[in-house]
Amino acid sequence: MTEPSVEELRMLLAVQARGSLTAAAEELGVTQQAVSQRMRALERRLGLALFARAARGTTLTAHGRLVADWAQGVVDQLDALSAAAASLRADRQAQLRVAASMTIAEHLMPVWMVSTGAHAIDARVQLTAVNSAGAIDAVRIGQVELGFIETPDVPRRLASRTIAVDEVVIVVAPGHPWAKRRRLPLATLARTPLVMREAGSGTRATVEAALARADLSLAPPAADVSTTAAIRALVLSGGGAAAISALAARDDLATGRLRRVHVDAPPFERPLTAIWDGERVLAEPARDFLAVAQRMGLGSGTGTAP
Amino acid sequence: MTEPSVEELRMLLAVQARGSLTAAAEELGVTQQAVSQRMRALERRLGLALFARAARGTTLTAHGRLVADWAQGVVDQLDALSAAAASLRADRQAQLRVAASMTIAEHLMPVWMVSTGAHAIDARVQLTAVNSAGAIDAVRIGQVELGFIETPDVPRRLASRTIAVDEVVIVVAPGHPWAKRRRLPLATLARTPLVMREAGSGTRATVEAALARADLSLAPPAADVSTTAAIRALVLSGGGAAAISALAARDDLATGRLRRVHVDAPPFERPLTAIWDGERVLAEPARDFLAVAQRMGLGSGTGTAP
DNA sequence: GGCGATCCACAAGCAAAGGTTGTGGGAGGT
DNA sequence: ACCTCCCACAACCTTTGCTTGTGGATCGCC
Repeated sequence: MTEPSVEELRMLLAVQARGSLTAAAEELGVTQQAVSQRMRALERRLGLALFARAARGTTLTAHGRLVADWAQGVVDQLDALSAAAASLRADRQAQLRVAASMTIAEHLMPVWMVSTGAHAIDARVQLTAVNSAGAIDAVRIGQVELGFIETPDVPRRLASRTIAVDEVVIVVAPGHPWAKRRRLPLATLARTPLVMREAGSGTRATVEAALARADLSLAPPAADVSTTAAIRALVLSGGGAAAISALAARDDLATGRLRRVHVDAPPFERPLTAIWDGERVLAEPARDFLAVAQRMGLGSGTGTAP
Repeated sequence: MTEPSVEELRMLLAVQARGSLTAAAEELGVTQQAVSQRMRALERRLGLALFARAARGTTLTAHGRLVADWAQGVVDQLDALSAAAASLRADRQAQLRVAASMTIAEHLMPVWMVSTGAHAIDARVQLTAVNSAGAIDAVRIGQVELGFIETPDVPRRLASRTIAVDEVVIVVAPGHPWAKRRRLPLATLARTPLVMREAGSGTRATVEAALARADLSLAPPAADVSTTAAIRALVLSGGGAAAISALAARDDLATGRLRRVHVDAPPFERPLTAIWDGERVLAEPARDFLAVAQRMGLGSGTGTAP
């Protein structure tokens, strides 16, 4: 059975919003017949009666409303991808250039971009994904107006504001022995090789700093990997425990693919900080964007607002 | 500019996982040329260089990895939709029939379905979405083996187990005056008409019960609406404040479309409870499914584990 | 340095999915 | 009973995406 396409999901949502196939067709800029055809095909594919068709219009059945709500999640994700990808594209003269560390670019920028789009901040944002050091440099040389870093050391000469506090969490596959433990001693963690991102990424530094505060040092990592997908694959295939950003783990924890291990120690926290050139006045688009970032922080999920 | 299709995103993920266009093509059951063509089209559409093509294979650029991680979110959502929709389809003799209240069916079943799929519980689940009373009846008459309800009254004769605690939250649009307030007095809430789901849905009962404990009663609702989309539309268009499940609000809070208002009172909580016929022994698939539900609870996001 | 293997890209042909125009039928409101 | 609005059926057509066939580049190995 083939899966529903995003166009079909968008059509479904349009029908729900407008209350008839004809109105939905108008909204989407196609003919009524096209909508009728496609929605019928969607029902056939899913094997569900989604629509209650009547002379006054078409409403959704209970099943239809369920599917529509799930569809909303899909299109929201896709819209976030589109918005974020657009901000990565450099072929357009942007009114605001931003350099963000990987974690922030990956997990927060999509949300921020959708938000700026929705609230019509009059700025086209151009995003560059770098590491924290790169973001600092980019701000220093004036290549970007705004930077976002995930290391605690706030460089001199640059103005900064902490946006949120990220947490590095320990995750394992559901079958892993640690998955059942309520609290893992810090010493046990210290002597266990972990899967984590490459050295530069700040994740390791955060864990090492936390261990150092308890006079412990970190075992050599089990693996240095450079992509979230690789970490996921490793951990899921029984590759042991991984230390990753709570932001990166969030979806996998929500869907049960990964389990969080609570370590018997203070949280491994690190600030997410916005930086800019303190000797210049921040332009309008930058100020607006900073406000959005500050307001939304990590979103509702994990972590702690400042 | 047209948006990327899910097929393209799946292809991108396959290339990332396998390390070459050729290998990805094999995995997807198409020719290498098809992948090459489509990925080139994807790059053109997004205006980004996603791939580093070499004689040894193709890896993703930094941009490519970012887009791939975002793409993972999209396909995960779509897979959840597919799995949940499959469980709604009744045309297949299911080994486990479940009746769930709307909130649970809408927000938790997709996650649970994906999880049972992944962990290969050998049960095809057939889901019926009803209200809490309907779920109780369905279990009583033996129409389903397992029910999930969101009301505190645990009926006699039925065995039950609390899966998680859901919370009803008050949300407003970002521009609403309440959005800025740190704590809203309960009395203010009580005399403000709220947007909420229709009477049967349990949401109103939960709020009313909480107010009753403070000797307050609820103002007549501003509107009774039956779909999440309608609530969202109302609130966003300045329609005031809404009372909805934290599960339903979660994504909108995360993306900043809605803002939560913290009420100066204990949380409006209600248990999410699994029920089954206490006089029968629970069959294997039902026990397994119950274990999944119990283990995952609300996922990582909102609410409190039992 | 030549040779084979591997991987990716270009080009032409083809099948299918999706959209359009044209038309018919049913249910409400007047 | 009529008009209006909305949805479905049918034939045609355009576009999209896949296939087969082929060429060119890079790496590893003798």
